[in-house]
Amino acid sequence: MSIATARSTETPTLAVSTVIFTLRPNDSGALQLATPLVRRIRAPFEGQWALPGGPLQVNEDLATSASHTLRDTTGLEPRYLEQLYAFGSVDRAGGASAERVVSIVYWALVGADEAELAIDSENVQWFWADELPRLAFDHNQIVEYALGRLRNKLEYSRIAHVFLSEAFTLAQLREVYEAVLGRELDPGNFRRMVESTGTVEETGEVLAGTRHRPPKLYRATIQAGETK
Amino acid sequence: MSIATARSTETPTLAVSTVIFTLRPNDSGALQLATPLVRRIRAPFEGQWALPGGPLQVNEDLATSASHTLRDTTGLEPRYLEQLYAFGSVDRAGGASAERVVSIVYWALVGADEAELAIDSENVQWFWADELPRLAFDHNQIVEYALGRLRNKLEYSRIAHVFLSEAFTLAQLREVYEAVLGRELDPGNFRRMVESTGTVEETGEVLAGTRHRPPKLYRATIQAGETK
DNA sequence: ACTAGTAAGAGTCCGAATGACTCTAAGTAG
DNA sequence: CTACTTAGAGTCATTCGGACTCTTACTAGT
Repeated sequence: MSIATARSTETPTLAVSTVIFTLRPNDSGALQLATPLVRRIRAPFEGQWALPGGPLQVNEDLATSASHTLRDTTGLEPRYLEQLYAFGSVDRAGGASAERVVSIVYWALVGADEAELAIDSENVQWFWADELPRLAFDHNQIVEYALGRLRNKLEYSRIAHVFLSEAFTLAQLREVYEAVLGRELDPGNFRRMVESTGTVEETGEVLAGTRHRPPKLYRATIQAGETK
Repeated sequence: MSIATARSTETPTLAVSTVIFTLRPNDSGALQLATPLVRRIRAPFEGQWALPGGPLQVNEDLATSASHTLRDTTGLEPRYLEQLYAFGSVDRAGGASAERVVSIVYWALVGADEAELAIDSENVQWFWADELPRLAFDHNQIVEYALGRLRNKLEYSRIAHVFLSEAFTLAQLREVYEAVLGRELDPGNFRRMVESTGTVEETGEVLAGTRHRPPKLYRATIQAGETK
């Protein structure tokens, strides 16, 4: 029983885009979530900021296509990449002539160190995740959705360390949690939680150069791979 | 612009399919998860069982397209529908000539009563979710993934009642949990959990016809809507 | 009509997890 | 040498969930 006969089967454009988060210190020195956006160079929404992305490439997995496009447009190579959602509503605010676009959106995390290396040009810029301008399409909602997933994932999975470098102190790891969750955490309870879950192990080193008791350095224990 | 003619390789077919679960009593009378499958009538995987689905229709939201196709192929109109994942790997086991397909997969729940009304023909049949045959594409893995999501969602969200009719006893609700989670639950603790979360309210009626103390009937309190 | 059996429904006990808090140790800046 | 700061260990109270007991309200069978 072929139902689709009467209907038009015009194939919609398939795009893959990515919400990327990193943590960088703001003016007051506290860590804050930042995300890179690219300026659109063609209609619709020409000139407005949008999530980095592009059309799905042939012979590329969805995830591969996401990271591929990401590298081309922003220079970033995220350590963590996970599919977020597929958006494909027809009533986008692109006007009557807007072509149908189905976007498969990923979300990614990059370390602050890698974020420094990325392109920061006229058409690619970093924004604070909670102070975004009005974005193209429904990208504002998509970023909000991704933020929720990040906060949620932080609590049951252990991904905070991807924001940090190889070795870190528990205070630094706690700063990451505080920045993402948006609230302060008790240092003692945080230590207890981290140590009980066995997600980090001591490197044996301590961090020198502080003006107080030197804290131990930790590294993340090897975790299972990602994507899907 | 019609892309399909010029560069058909760059525009993969976009399909929307759905994993549907319901609960029905098995031979020993216990509730068990069942899912409807349709037999493929064309290559690739002709003759094999697969998830119900079809090409994305123009001018239809993804979710609308999912429930639309579902009604056409199986006669089911699920009470709960949520996007699961977008699958689009290129190395499907379809042979060298397999066309590129990107599937946006939803998962849905239907009540046992509605499931009865659905088509159950030569080419549409119900299977126990844990005893599936070898399915087309990577649909076996997709069902497994959906099962995990269902179990997970049951614990933090309150969706168990969509399997039941309007009024139900706590024992019936507990049976749903037990069937989905695959383990027995303590009746007392289950009652405490349900009553503390305020997801149900008494109807004032009791269920007659039991051969013991008649249990109270409950209904689900109004919850927030779904999809996305 | 009485007894045995069954499940509803209320309640107790205990251990694990978590938030709030205190206290000591180990370093640096002056 | 002193004052200050944070690391890191530890305490206390509350909450939550699993395992369990006990009573109550009904039906089936003699």
